[in-house]
Amino acid sequence: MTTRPGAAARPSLTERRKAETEREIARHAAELFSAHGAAGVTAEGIAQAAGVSLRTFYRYFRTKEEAVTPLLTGGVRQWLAELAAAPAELSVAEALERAVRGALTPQGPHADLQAEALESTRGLLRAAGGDPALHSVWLRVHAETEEALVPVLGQLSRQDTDPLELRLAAAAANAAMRIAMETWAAGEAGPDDPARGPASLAVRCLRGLTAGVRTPRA
Amino acid sequence: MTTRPGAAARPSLTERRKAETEREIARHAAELFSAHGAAGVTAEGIAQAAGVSLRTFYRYFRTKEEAVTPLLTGGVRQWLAELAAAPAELSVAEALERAVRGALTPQGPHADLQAEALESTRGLLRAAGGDPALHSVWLRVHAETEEALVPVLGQLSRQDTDPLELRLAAAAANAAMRIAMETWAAGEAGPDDPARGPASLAVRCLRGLTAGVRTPRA
DNA sequence: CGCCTGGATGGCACGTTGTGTCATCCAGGC
DNA sequence: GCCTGGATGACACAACGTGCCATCCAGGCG
Repeated sequence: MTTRPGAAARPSLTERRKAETEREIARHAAELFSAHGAAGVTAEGIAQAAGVSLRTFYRYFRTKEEAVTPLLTGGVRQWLAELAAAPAELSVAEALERAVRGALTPQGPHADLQAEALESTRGLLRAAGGDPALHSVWLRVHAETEEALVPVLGQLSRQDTDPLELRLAAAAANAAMRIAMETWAAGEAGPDDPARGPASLAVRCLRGLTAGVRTPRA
Repeated sequence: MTTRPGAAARPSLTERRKAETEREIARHAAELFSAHGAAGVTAEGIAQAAGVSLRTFYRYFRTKEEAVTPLLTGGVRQWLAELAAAPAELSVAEALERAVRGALTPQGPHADLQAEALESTRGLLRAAGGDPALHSVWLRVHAETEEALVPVLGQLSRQDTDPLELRLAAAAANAAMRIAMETWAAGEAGPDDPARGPASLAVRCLRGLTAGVRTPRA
């Protein structure tokens, strides 16, 4: 709890260590899940690999499977951030496209980290196919994303937009993102493939929704 | 008890008993969850209320929370069934609307059962708000619905429809159904309210998606 | 510098979850 | 009546997740 006015210069040493251990746990959890399946890994195994006690593990994450959420939410956070910072003259659809490209295309100083996060996401999605509990984490992440998307879209839309319609738009945009990731994870393309990468797929999904949902004829 | 001659029971006695106990477990689970929250109920408690052993409980359901899935999937099953039986001359949007009305409007010989299922769904959704594990069940049910929706929509669409687009349409239709239920559960209207009932809301959601997602301007 | 306080951690105990295994019981067919 | 497959119950057990307390360390105070 920092009640400091102004931008905090540096998170205290303790804070940094906490963030570091959380990330460490998440990394090992994802690696173990991808290798042996979530059912084949114990919480104690993750804790040992991360160098913490079992008790500490459960102070960071409520369940064994949720340990991977930091890796899954990384791209989403950036997506929301870019979307919230979109210029006002863009249409909602354009803003969504740009933000998606920015969030799913490994670029900038953290390109390596982003590509790594995408790869581990793919590994987790594949492991989630055979593991209901792990799959639920994926669903939960997107449920929270959908919720977080509502006020952001509200900011980008006319102020008299029907709240229900706003929520539907959030669900649709989120579904596009989710399905793009799932489709990409099922394939072979690398995270920076210009044609079959996640960014390209996500844009296709967004356009498919805004154009094609009002399905033509029977 | 002796089987009644005449009124032919196609499924054997054993089969009927299994279906009965499953339903019994689900009913008691939903009731207990709605009353005390999922976290405040033990699997043993549900088993005792349903009159089975704990071991038997876990033969029917993999987890404590999944015990309520039969109640949540009831409406969905009917939705898919009606959709699959839609006349070919209807557009996809019209078919979706009709099927939704049929599935969410208590009617016919089982109107009471349907209304009861809707009510328990509402209770469960409210309990799920404060319980991640229970909420995950809701999400999982809809994830499976989305998957099941793909081939059904494929049947209603042109045969050269892009599979990705099909999947997006399934996700959108499913999201409309889900959000309608969540919105209804958060309100006060009864299950057969003609204006604010689930059926009416679902139709509004479907139309909002097919018309409004291609959101206009900022 | 030594003291103290708050927060993070580890160890332990415990109730609960979920599964493997075996014995029992009953419906349905010979 | 007998037999058999499937459903159930009882027990044991690993793993999950939490409450509780002792310990340790960063950072502020005299």
